[in-house]
Amino acid sequence: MNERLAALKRMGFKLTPQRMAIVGYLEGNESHPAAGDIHRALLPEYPTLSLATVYNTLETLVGAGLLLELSVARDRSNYDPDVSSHSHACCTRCGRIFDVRDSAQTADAGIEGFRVTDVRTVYYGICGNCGSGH
Amino acid sequence: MNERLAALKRMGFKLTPQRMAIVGYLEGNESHPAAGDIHRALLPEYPTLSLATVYNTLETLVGAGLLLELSVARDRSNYDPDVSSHSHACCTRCGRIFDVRDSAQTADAGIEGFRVTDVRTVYYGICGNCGSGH
DNA sequence: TATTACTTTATAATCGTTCTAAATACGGAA
DNA sequence: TTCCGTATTTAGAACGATTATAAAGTAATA
Repeated sequence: MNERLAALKRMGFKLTPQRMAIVGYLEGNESHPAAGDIHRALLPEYPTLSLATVYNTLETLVGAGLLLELSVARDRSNYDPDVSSHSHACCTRCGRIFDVRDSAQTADAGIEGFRVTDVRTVYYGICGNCGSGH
Repeated sequence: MNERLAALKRMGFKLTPQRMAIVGYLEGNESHPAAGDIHRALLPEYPTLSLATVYNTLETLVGAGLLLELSVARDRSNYDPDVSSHSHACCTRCGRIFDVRDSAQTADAGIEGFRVTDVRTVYYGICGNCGSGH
């Protein structure tokens, strides 16, 4: 069984078909989908899958530390099944999000009393696809 | 006259009372307000100020390079009149956003063909106020 | 002061996300 | 197996931030 599903089960969550489908869709997915993308992708095979279920499952996975929620786009959350430490690059023209493997970051904001739990860096710019051609 | 207003005028924008009020509110403001905060703050003095005008003005200022739009919170944009290079720390408990003066970042995402225009780093964690006494 | 293009306004529309209450079904126990 | 309790799913409504619309208003120039 999938490692993420095993972890969910271990934590006492029920393995419903919807959860298995969503986890399966995320597994190895490097497209950084938003909730709507996941729902749209699974709807053909699961016609009654509710958007609320997608949101619930994503929240469960994030809470379990099995999924990252990204605040990269202005208007929606994107999700990344790769929970290892890395950054992201976002094309401001097409909106695509790329993984960036960079060196570890300082975990100190230099603010008195502020305890850092997570550091997120985003490189905004124009991707190769959008930039070529002028 | 305020430097930001002068810049707006220089670019051919009209100096309306609404724009002057919004720019005035932002001047030196380190609270990183959202559009609704700005609207709420100015409403007593400008009872007919429309939320749409706030959004329009913020868009104008961002486009003119006189204001930064932050994607720090999950559900809204926050604005920072300090357009110099710096980062932000966000308390995941109270939502407050702090300025972080850190060293310059690499402007290279290491992705073939990706031209970086902006690098944004956010430190998430618990601020001194929320963490004391946990 | 007259003109005109730019702005503002109120309101509706849109979109992502969250909430609700009822129906459903997983998974342990009998 | 079947039963049961409870976690989960569902459809739809509700919500909040943002954007679009179209009419009314006004800054800036001549």
